[in-house]
Amino acid sequence: MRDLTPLPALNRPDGSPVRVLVVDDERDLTDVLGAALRSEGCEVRTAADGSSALEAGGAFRPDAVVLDWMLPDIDGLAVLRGLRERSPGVCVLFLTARDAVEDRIAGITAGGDDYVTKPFSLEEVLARLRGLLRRSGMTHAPGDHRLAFADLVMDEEAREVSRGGEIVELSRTEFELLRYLMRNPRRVLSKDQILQRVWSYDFGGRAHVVELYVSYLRKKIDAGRSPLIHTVRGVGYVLKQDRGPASEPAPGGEPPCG
Amino acid sequence: MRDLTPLPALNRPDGSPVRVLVVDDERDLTDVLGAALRSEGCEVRTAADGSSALEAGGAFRPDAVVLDWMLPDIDGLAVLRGLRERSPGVCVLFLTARDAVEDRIAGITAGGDDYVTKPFSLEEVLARLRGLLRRSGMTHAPGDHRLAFADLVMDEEAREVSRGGEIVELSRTEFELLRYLMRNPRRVLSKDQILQRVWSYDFGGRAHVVELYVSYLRKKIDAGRSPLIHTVRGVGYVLKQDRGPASEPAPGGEPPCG
DNA sequence: GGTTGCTCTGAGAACCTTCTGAACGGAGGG
DNA sequence: CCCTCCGTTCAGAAGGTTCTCAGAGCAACC
Repeated sequence: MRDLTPLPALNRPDGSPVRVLVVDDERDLTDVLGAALRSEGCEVRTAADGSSALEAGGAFRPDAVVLDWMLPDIDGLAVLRGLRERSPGVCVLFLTARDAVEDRIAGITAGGDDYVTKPFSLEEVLARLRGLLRRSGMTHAPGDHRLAFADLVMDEEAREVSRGGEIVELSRTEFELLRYLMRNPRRVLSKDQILQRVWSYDFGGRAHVVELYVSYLRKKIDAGRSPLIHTVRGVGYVLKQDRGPASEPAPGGEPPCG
Repeated sequence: MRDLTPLPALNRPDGSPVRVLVVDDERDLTDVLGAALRSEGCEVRTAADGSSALEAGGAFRPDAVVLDWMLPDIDGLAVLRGLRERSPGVCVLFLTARDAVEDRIAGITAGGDDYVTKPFSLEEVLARLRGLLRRSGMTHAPGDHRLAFADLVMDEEAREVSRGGEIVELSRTEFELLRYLMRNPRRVLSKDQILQRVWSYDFGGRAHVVELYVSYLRKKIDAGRSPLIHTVRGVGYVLKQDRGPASEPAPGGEPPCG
């Protein structure tokens, strides 16, 4: 039987939860990241500095670590080494400021790890983490980096989207918005929800941007075709097919009765 | 024999009650919310301020918390953290004033929690809570976000309603009214009852609106078909099928493919 | 340095929703 | 049978939501 979460990519194939350690000195950030990961089915521990991260790395034995590069006590590189000693196969996703990037991180991540620059969106972190776990063979079978709904197909790795076989060019934000929609097909998502997932956590703007980007997306994806993105007035937006009863087994949707 | 409550979505699959802690400094509100939740089969505790909420969070061990963001003593965020420390997996539904949304709430809720702005309707709070518990895997098996009565089907997540396979477009209020009816099939609901559940608690209008919305609903759902919404003169409205004795064992209608 | 593309803001129009008031018609009691 | 009450429906005002356009600011790239 399928779980409610249409694509529980952060669980192992056998359903057991992936263990993630989140390390950052900003409490708000670890709170939000932790909650988001838990809602994806992960088991989560948080740590505010390098030494407690290392401690948790030993006791908690995480499968993946989300690690701020700038910690109050220990240098990021040292934390990384310490974690690797304790659990050699662990995936690491770095969080860094935009400017402090290229030089060092690039070298580190060559080994298969990845990084995200602050400020990031939740979707971005989750997507990278999914990618890491997938590549390390922790989670899913190959081919799982493709999302599909009706004749709409998204290749997350290639960042390629097509509708009815025809390639559609999307900007970064459009892509992330669509990915969020495609990960939650047939489920109404409020503008606030979308804003919090797809836009960076420091974005001060209003929900109006979401409307704007939905309109962009519609122009590229729904134009002249049977629409997939629907407005639910006063509530939000849904990705769903136009006709047919609610029970129709839409691809990417869930089977009508298990 | 089935219980009166046709769809005890706020019970666990095994029938044991979900434990909910309601925190608000307005006594009227906790009373009403508490009563509504109990009538849904929950075990309820209430608290009027942050410190007693934290206390209850430890002793009562709730599965979900309905938490006012503005409390007299402790900051909402601090209460949240305290609760999370005591029970990491607890679902939280925030109550907030409409304007106070932006700041922190949105960020917090990105993790999987949810919020409702005051003034809210009871149905809205209950629906969100059901959604939270469902997504956290606390309550039901997948596919439970669908209500059915006769050939009338409602998908709560997609906010889609169909009668006899034909999709019906409903406004927000129409949808909530129908949901309330569908959650209480074959049971007469008074106009006052409906008003208190479906409309916001500060709504000053009269029961005439209910009549109006019932007529809207009939036009969309019953038009030209065997009627499902029936008037009980001097009392209220019922959702029931035209024929068949009252003793027929069809409470809640049957699931489309159960 | 110029070009290009992306992101976001603001304003306006079009649309939908909600609710009020009033007219109409049937049910049921006397 | 008539009268009264209750319920239904219509029409319209008021308000809110969403879509779209145009343009400014910014960054990346040539």
